Amino acid sequence: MDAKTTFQNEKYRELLTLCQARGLSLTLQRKAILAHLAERVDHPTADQIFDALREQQDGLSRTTVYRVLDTFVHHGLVKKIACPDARSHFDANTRPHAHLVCLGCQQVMDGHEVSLPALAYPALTHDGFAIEECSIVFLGRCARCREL
Amino acid sequence: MDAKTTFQNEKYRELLTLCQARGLSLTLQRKAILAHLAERVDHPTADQIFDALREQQDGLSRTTVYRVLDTFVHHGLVKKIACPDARSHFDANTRPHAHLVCLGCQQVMDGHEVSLPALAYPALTHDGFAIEECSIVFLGRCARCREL
DNA sequence: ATAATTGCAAATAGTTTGCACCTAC
DNA sequence: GTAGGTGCAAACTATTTGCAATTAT
Repeated sequence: MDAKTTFQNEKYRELLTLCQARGLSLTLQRKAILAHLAERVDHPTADQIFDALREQQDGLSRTTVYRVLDTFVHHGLVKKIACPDARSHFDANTRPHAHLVCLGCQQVMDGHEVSLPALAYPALTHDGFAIEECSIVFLGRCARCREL
Repeated sequence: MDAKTTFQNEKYRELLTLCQARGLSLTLQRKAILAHLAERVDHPTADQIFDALREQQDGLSRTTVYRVLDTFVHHGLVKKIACPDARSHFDANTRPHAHLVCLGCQQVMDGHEVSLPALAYPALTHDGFAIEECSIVFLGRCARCREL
């Protein structure tokens, strides 16, 4: 078992623990989705998750994938990412970080090299807008798409 | 005529000029949409623009609004904003600036008070991703929605 | 046992497309 | 006159909902 696999197992266990802590039943479907999110380095859409799991998890329904992800987002296990491709992408890393979105293949990756700035912003703007969260997305083209 | 109206006229004329410079025909529909975008302070969706214009612009079709906006985006007159509400919002201000998105009413506004940081990011990451653009969005609740 | 969760089918929301007609230049 | 633009209807994609059957605790 290499370092990466170990990390994925840790991430998966962490998610399972969070799930139970929130009183959510650990169904086969939920475990499969959490395991899948823990092992992916990109941030898939609901449909991409469904397509990846439908083989190994026979009888899995698309509806369930959407519903499970929604539940996870509401309980803070997973974050929904807004993208220009109009499909929601999901990220099991809930710590604030920037994303790279490829305009060619629509893939969403983590922006490890992008230093998150000390953004100067007020908690409440003068017109009464209360800021809760900040999303930083870099749009561009991934290596593969640049070659085409 | 007050200062605001003057500014809107300027913005509208600027957009008309850009339109012509790109060789785009100045149809009634395109002019109506540009004028509407120039006078709005928020960033509406295609449907919101359609609803606002269908009365004054009789016979206007929703399809045309979508198609015209798409053309404008391709020619760089207007920017498409990705939002958590899964609908595209449009902004006639193409200079880089942050947005405030209300999680209550889904309205998108300019983040005038948010100082855009000197983001430390490479033009090309080590894994070959070429960054073209940066989107900074603050999620929260507007004054109206906080009262409810 | 029972409350939560799932799968199916059908509905909905946002957006796009094919094609015949129309209009800006 | 003609290339480009528009409107209609229909298609399409992503997502949600109602409800009966199933499963985790």
